[in-house]
Amino acid sequence: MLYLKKYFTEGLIQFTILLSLIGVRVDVDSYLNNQLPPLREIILGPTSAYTQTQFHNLRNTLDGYGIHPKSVDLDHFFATRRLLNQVRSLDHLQVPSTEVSAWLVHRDPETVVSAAGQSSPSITLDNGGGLEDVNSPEASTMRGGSGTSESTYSQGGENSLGAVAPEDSQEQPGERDNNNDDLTKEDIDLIDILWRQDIDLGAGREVFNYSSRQKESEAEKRNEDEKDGGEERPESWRNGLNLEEDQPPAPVDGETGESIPEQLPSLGTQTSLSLQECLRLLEATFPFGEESELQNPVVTSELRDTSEEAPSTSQGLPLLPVRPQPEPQLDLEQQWQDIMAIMELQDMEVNSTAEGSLDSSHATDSGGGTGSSSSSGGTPESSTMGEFGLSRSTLINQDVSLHQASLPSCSQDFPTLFNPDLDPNGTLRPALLRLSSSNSSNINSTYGATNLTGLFAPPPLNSTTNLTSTHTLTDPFSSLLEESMLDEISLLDLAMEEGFSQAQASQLEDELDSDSGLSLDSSHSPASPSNSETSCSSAASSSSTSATFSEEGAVGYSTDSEAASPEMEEGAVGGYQPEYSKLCRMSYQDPSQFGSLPELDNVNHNHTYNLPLASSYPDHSQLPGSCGKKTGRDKSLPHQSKLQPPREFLDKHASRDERRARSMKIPFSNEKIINLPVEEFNELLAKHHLSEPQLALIRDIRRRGKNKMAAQNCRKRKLDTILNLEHGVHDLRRDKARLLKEKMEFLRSIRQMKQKVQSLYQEVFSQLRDEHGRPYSASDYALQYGPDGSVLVMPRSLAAEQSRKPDKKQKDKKK
DNA sequence: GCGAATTGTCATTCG
DNA sequence: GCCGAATGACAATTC
Repeated sequence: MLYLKKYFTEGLIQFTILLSLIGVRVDVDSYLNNQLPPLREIILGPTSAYTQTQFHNLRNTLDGYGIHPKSVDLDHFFATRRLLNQVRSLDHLQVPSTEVSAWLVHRDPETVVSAAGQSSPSITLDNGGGLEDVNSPEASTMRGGSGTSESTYSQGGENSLGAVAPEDSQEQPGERDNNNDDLTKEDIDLIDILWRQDIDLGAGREVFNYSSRQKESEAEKRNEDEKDGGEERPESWRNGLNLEEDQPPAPVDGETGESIPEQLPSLGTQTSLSLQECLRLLEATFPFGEESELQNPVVTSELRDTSEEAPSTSQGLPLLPVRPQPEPQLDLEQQWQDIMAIMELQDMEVNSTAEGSLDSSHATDSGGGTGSSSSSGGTPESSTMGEFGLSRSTLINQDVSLHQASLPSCSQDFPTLFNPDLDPNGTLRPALLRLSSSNSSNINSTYGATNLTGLFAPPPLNSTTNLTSTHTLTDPFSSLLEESMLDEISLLDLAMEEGFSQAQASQLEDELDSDSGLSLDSSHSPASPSNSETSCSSAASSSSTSATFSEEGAVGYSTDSEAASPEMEEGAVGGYQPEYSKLCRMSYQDPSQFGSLPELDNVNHNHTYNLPLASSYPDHSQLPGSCGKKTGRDKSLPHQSKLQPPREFLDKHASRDERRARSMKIPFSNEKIINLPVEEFNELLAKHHLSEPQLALIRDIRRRGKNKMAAQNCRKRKLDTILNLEHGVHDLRRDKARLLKEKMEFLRSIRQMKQKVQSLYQEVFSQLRDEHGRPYSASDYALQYGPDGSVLVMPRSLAAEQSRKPDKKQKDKKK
């Protein structure tokens, strides 16, 4: 079945071609639409074939209006198409394609050899040549006659496509080696079939490379043969047409050395047609890479050369190796990621690189003619033509890829844009507004080899590179950048005014991390006064230790000191020693002893109101060593000297109330007097028959004691409140510093992003080309970003008007 | 001896 | 009205 179909279609194609050659217009597309790509595309050759969208659309119609490639109105058709493309391109961001001419100029014989050997340009050339010949025999004759000097678009296209034109072959005689001999026709056919299947399935590029290599090798071989035989292109093309005759043997044509027919089995025996078809399919399948693949070797070599001389973004872009990219979109993503990663590192290099690229681009443009002499020779014009032709194919792919990457909706425009290239006159017709960002490889090179930082900067007026990138920022980005910078500056000023410079903020943060300068450990301070109270109360009531606080430490908070009361009573009764309370209290001032008491950690100073009163614990063993603090008035007491060492010592440190109570022979301790509940206290008083002075003293002691504890608690709460407030202030300051720091970081990131956008803008704009292939003036044109994500190239005046309108609207809204 | 800090006390208020 | 807590004010004490 496959063969039957193949032969059938091939026969039709051949027949159609023959008819077309003799001037009979036959539209086979209508018959072969479903099975084969439109014949028109085949006839149109590489140009149309390079368009991926065409591959999908199969019909290269102009808004439903189809035109036969050989129609007399072809010029009109192309003109109309070009105009339409221009109109369409207005609402799409088009990446200008880099010009291949530079590579041709710089390529070294070695590189050329490698390129020729690896790339599949020869195939393309065959196609292009065939097409052109078919379309305009005159052109073909011109080529043949002009030979090297004439660098028509077709030639350029062929060259650019990597096709090896006879002239090229002549120009570059020994460069191409034929690798084709190894493969038989069946193998090639099988490969081609598989390749086409893969294409339908989104074939990998490797297959294409392989076939392209074969084609290339064949083309090279043919070129060599041509060199030897001096055969003109028309002949070769005819040979291609007549390949069917050669197919059975499938050997290389003696004259042209074309083994091409063998390579195009799927389409049929037709060499040229099959080649074109293959190319078309390949191009459609590999919008990015086909051209680049073909040209990559040269490109890479060129890259090296150019990079050494002057790293130019423009050159770098085209040079980008597309081959390694199996999937364009994925590659783009990866490229973008890489770009983003690299951008920061290369930000500083953008300007210099842009200039270098500009220079190189100029060299390419001007020198391209000279350098391209090998391929097209002739004047710079012609070389440029050829360059365009070369770049065309690449450009198309590039456009597609780039377009897909950033502007999905624009994909359809590329085919249309591409058609102008097919102008039979051989003049290269770049799309009016085209973002020909070189091919994917270009992107790679741009981002990888060269700086991406230059992207989005408006291109220099007449240069494809970013000569004036730095100072010719487009309005949108420059304005944004300025605003951001101003904002940042203002923020910085504000921060400075507030005394929060970045360094200060960080310093403050460090300071805040540390403990407050207060003697009290803020970290241990209760969260709130209430907490402190609760902690105190809990501590007082929680354990026996709380009993030690019964007099002062637990002050007021502990109501359950009753457990200790019996002992206290006994102690008081058995021998009231007020000294102990004070002494023990002082002994508790030892921080080590309070370490286990969290609630006491808050107080590191000399305040004793939290300390337990030793009077409740007449543990004499604790007395001696630690008391010495109380002096002064206690020492002055005369009777203390009479006391024995413990009593004397205790008496020294006894409080006034304690001394009074002792002097008044109060039978119980002050602690009990103070801390006992009212009922118990009343009971206690009732148990003992006390005189009025004693009762009054006891009540005063209780009152003062309670008031003292209350005062201590009050002070403590007050202190805690202060500490909490201080802590809150610290927290707020730290938060402020952190926020300020984050703000700085955000501003910095915004600035970096704006720089990146600026560079991208410059890069894109620098690659824009008008219909004449000239770069747009950054002073006259600017990229305008639509709300829907589209990017348009429009005059600055118009862009300014549009930008004013929204502002007015906003103002109106505000009003 | 002075000043600051600490502590105790008083008076008052409030719940 | 009493009690206890809280608090301001003052004084005494300590360093």
